[in-house]
Amino acid sequence: MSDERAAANARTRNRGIPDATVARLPIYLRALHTLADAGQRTVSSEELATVAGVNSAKLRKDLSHLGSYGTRGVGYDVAVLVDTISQALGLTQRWAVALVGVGNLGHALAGYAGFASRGFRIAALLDADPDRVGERLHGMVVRHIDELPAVVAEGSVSIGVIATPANAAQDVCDRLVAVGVTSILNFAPCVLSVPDNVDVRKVDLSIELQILSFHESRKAALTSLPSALSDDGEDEYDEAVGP
Amino acid sequence: MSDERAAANARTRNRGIPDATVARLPIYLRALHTLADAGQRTVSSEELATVAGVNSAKLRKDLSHLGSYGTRGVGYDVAVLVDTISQALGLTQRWAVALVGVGNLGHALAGYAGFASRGFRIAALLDADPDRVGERLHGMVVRHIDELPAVVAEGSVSIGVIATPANAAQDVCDRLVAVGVTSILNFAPCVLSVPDNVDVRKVDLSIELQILSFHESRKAALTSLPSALSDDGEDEYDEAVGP
DNA sequence: AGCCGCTTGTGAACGTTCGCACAAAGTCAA
DNA sequence: TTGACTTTGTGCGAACGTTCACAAGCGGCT
Repeated sequence: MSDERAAANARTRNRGIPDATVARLPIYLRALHTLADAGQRTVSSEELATVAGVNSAKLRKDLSHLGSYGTRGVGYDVAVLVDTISQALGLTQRWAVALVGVGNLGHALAGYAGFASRGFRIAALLDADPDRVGERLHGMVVRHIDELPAVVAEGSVSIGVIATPANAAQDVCDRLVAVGVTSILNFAPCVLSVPDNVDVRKVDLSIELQILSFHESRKAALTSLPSALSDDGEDEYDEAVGP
Repeated sequence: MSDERAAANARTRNRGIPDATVARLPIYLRALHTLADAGQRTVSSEELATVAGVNSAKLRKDLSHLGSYGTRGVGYDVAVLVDTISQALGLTQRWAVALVGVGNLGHALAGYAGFASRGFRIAALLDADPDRVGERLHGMVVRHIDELPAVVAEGSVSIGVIATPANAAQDVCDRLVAVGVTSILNFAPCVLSVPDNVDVRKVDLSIELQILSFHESRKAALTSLPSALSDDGEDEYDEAVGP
């Protein structure tokens, strides 16, 4: 019964690295690559934090979670940090990815340079539409979704990307899970249900726009008021609670 | 000092919807549309929560923030809830969006149905590449980025979408800000710096994959161990509450 | 009318995340 | 070696987010 608590603890403790930190590591990694390309050898938490757009204390705490030690008085060695973060994220191996759905978005994803540059290899393009099967795309041939088991067996695929319409997404998801895929990136605008051992992350373009819409309409409401706030639109990150 | 409660109340009651809630409202909205299309008139928090993939208590608390009242013993009126959430998100007006960058991703975004269906209108497609200017795309003609001021003046654009390469993103961003755009959705893999009154949201495809990579390598490490965890990693959305 | 079962709305406990502030630990110059 | 200076790593309190649990309220059945 009390295992719920234990499970939650185990998750947090075992994993060691907090989710919020994991979500930021790729940002640091990109910033570090930029710095490395510019020839910079070491970087302070302050500088890296500025480039990455975060607070420097947060950055240092994040890095402390993965045991990477900088040098006090100097900063972090860029190359070492790149290695450490890559290791933590599991990017030292090349993951094989199966991309399902070769519509507009699928086309864009197939050609997205950011995948290859971070160690992801698109192992196969799949689609259910017979008209699309056989099409050449970025040096690969689109195969039929029924070939999924073969594809996975060939290339030890463990990550699937779903770029199908919403009504096909759950079916594709089930097929992916059935052949052993345990991580799924879902671009379809729907909620997927999966077994506990499968991770799903969702990217929804229209949701992001709707969130912007919220903030935008709030800004519009504020500017229409004569003098609600003082000199600035500073309103949500700071509440004027006296110390 | 004792105003803590009062301050929290004021913020909550006023219009201060927590960010985490705002981020979920679009999900509820989509689920509600699905239910409405299926002809359902009312919905309980339990049912809606299941469809949306969240905890029902969280759903109720979220909804309570926007003052929408359900009926105890019955649930929420689907139509009323759609209206209330749409209102809260500012989706009762049609926002005009300028899409900058008509590469692979830009093409996909221009054709993305999810925009129009939620009240967003793509007012213009823009690109810096003269070869792309003039191209017809989903019923629109690609215009040069230099026409941005005219575009904004024509259609009162207040939201910009950046789908350019990373090295062009900050420049495009500055131009957007200069002509009065106050909300930006950034698909370029870089951090944008903007004035305080401008909101930026970032969508980064490779970051999501890297986060999956982290969990995936974590899982791989676990399965190679003999018996680290018991039978299960009970995680998310399910209440193990006894009957 | 009165009771019963269902569902909402929310107080309270808990867990997570954030950012300040500072001691510890290093470099560099003389 | 010593001392001034820089930067890391972290303890701590506050803010935020999540979940439980239950009183309050509503509809329907008898």
